[in-house]
Amino acid sequence: MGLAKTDIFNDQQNEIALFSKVFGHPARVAILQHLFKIDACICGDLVNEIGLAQPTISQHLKELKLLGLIKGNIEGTSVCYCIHKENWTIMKKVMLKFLDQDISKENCC
Amino acid sequence: MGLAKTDIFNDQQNEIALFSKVFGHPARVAILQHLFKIDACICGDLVNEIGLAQPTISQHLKELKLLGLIKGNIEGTSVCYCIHKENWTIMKKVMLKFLDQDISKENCC
DNA sequence: TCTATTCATCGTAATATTGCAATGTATCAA
DNA sequence: TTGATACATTGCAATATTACGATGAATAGA
Repeated sequence: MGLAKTDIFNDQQNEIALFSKVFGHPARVAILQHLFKIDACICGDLVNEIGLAQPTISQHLKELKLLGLIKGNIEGTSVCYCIHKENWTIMKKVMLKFLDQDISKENCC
Repeated sequence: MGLAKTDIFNDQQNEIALFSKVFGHPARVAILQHLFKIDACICGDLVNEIGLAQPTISQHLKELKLLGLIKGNIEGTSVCYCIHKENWTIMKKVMLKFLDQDISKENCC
């Protein structure tokens, strides 16, 4: 099948899964970390920074943009990418709520 | 290819990707949320709780156990599952470091 | 022992993901 | 206009993921 049965889960669960899925590839993690490190729009460079071919990077950027985690502003022949800070904060809230669930101290098994 | 080139990324990036990947399916998110809600070992039940067939749930549980996020203790004919709290805390630290990167206030584009 | 129950594993079909060569599109500079 | 540059898109091959029926292994109770 290869197709997740999203209809039997609630919106929050599907949202967490969607965000997580995009972080589920080291190249996308590396791209985001680089954008954070620069903390500015970066034009080009990503292909040299990460060791993957240009179409591959372009595809990963597309997925990040689709989820709204990065912005891409066209500037002449190049495109400047940066973190979409508002959306990143929103995503963070969703993920933190999931990761930070209350755990009682005592172990059960 | 379908194969991520993990060798060109560092350990931290690959670790974040691995954890994220396991959260990248709503069924596994739902399983974890249920285990947190119960906050105890739960024997069986997960198949009824989540709306997927038994082999499918078993497969998802296997992946969660493989990453160390849950424990499975055999108890007679059934198996009791619960969150592996120590490992969850470790995972949380890794993910928080990634999600909580410092963002300057000013926008760049 | 026999049977029911619970869960894991195997095998398989359908679909998704990853990566890149080839190509397309848009802009700038000469 | 022409060529160069930067990036997106297309098409395809290799592999991964998801889901489940069928089956296997282990245990409890009759």
